[in-house]
Amino acid sequence: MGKLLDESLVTGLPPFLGLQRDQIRLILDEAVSQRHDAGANVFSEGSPATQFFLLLDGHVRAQRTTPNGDQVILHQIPPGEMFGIARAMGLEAYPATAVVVAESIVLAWPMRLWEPFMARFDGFARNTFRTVGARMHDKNDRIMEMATLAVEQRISSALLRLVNQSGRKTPQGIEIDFPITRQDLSEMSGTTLHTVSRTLSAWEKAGIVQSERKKITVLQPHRLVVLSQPQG
DNA sequence: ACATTAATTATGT
DNA sequence: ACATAATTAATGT
Repeated sequence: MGKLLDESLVTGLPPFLGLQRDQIRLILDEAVSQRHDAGANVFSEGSPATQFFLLLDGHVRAQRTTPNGDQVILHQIPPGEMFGIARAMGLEAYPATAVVVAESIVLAWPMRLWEPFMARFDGFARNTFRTVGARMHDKNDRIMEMATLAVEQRISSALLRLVNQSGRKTPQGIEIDFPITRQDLSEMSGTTLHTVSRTLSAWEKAGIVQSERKKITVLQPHRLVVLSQPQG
């Protein structure tokens, strides 16, 4: 691990678009790569934000635990995204826990490089604003959904978000390309795993989705879109 | 309209 | 065999 990172790992990724080759080289020379097994925490809620990260491969999610022990999934992180960027929000500690969902490869930088990177590499800075902006937009949508939509609409919205973010085309439809349980979906849509189970069963009978353990394939996305709307 | 409780079954190591 | 996931029905708010 560590030193021998190839530029090709990273050249196509948003944070590095518009950067010169030698700039990418400089950035990569400061990074260390880490492998994490599913179930591991890359960092934990409340601990000092000493590093920021780029997910190269696998899947990570940001989640928080409420005082009563309930978990809430705040954000899904697909490959190519930066995470643990607490400094971008002026925070000294990570606001959430980063849980590895599928075995992952990440690049990590010491947080002391955050300001220098932002100042020196405008592509990096632009992407950070874009990432933060996109997440804010996403959160706005979710607040609206939680406040106004019925459960079936929230579940379909959550599932559609995953399709757009982490969908992989298969012969039959679009599969969520990381392991996902009913419990997970319930934590994303503010309901219970039972309701998610019942809902998915109904959708499966209707031919909208197809699912196995920890795996969901959407066969007819357009019907989900209809279900995610208040009228349908 | 949805959560909770509980019992039952399926699936992966 | 054991733990984790998923289903299903009954009951509660």
